[in-house]
Parts: sequence; C-alpha cells; structure tokens
Amino acid sequence: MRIATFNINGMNARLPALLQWLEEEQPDVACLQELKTPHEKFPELAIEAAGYGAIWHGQKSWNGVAILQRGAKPQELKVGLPGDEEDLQSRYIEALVDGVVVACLYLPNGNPAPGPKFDYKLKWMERLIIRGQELIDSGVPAVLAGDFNVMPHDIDVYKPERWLTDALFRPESREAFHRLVAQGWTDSVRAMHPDEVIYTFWDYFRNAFGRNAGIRIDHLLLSPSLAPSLRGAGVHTNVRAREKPSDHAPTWIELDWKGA
DNA sequence: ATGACTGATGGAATCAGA
Repeated sequence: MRIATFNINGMNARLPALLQWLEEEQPDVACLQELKTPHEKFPELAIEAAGYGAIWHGQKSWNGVAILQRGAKPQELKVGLPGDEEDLQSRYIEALVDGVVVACLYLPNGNPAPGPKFDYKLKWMERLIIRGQELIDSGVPAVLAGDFNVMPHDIDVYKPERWLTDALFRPESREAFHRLVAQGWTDSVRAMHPDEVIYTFWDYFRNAFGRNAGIRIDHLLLSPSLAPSLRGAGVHTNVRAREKPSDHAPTWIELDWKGA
C-alpha cells in the first residue's frame, strides 16, 4: 500500500500536473492540501477519470484538503479537526482506507510570529495532539499525513540559523511537533533515511529548487500499530522540477499492508 | 532578512503562502 501527501498549491491550477503524477505513480492513497477552491469547483470528474474516488473539504481562495483513493471512494470519518467549533478553515479530513485511518492535514503556517496567526497555529497543534492521542489510544492503524508546516530538526532546513524566528521553525512549533511524535508516532521518511538531507518544499523565489535551498515540512506519521509495516519512503522531487509546479513535492511511503 | 514568485479573486491590486 502506497500513501502519498502532496500540497498542490491550487487544485485547478495544478490539475494537469496532478493527473500526470497520479498516472505515473498510481498511489493507493493521495492526501492533498491547499486546494484553494470552493467545494463545488473541485474537479471530481477528472479525478474519477484518472481512476480515483475522492472526499474533500474545500474553501474559497485558501486552504482545502482532499483524500483520493485508487479505485474506490474513501470512507469519510471526520471533516474538520475537533476542538474548536469557531474554526472554519478547511485544514483536516479523515477517512478509513483498507482498515487504516488516514488523516490528511494542512497545519497553519503561523507567520508572522509572534502574533494571532502564530497563536492559531499553536492552538491548532494542541487540538491535533488531542486527536493524535485518541488515535493512539484506540490502537487503530493510522497515518497522519500532510503539510505540517514544521521542520522537526536542523537537518530538515537548508539554513537553520535563518529560520530560528520563523513560525515553521520556532522552538514552540518544534516542541509541539515533538510532543505529538512522542505519543508513539513514527516520522516515516526520517525513519527510513536517518541521516539524509531530504526536502519537500522549495520556495518559488530566487531559484530555490535549483540551489536545493529547501525545507522538510510534509510528513507521514505512523501509529505504533502501523509502523512495523513501513517498507519505504521518499520524495518525488522530479515533480518539483517540471513546468508550472507546486512549491511542494509529493512525499510517499510504502507499507506492507494487506488491508483489514 | 527579505519577499525577486505564484494562485485566487475579480477584472487592479491585494492577500497569503513559508
């Protein structure tokens, strides 16, 4: 079972690139973020024609998340991260796929920090930590996949000294991320490649991709019940090198999982 | 450190991203 996460930065602007990637890689599950489209403008027919069923939570202009499943429609479990009924941003959707709970998330950026956006990020992370503990306690095989907007360690940043005051790398953000992982989650890409410099995002500015001035912020965290099934992980950096790319690259894992 | 790029909205200039 192959699961990928891909911040596509505009579902409709990125549709040709998305379809090409789906055709090439045929992931069993694809978690998408930053749809940037209202619910009714999601290109459901094009996704179906590519062989995928989909559930999604759209929003005008910003945010938006989707889960695609090859050959079937994902069984929807949750839309929206629990814990704040006043939070209307489309950043969390959860489905059951072949016995695995797949949570697709788009964690808030949080800049500028400090400030209200950073406060929102940290509060959102506390809600995610609560949901993470519920999933761990249930014992269900689960993956938290998405754009976490956090670089866990220095090795995950091109120039860590330049990011110390940024919301993606501030101590508060990293501490909350590590507290989530400490519940028992496995950072699958890092687990498979402990010492390798791996990035999932490169700024559009200043030829960042050409200089490999990147950061690793897209993650797939595996529950203790699923981590022993991990067989491979990586980033499709070739997708970032194409014409009209997202600023993120698809990040993937391979699981030895037969379904439940 | 900043914002040189990009997408969405709306039909120009602004917001947001990370």
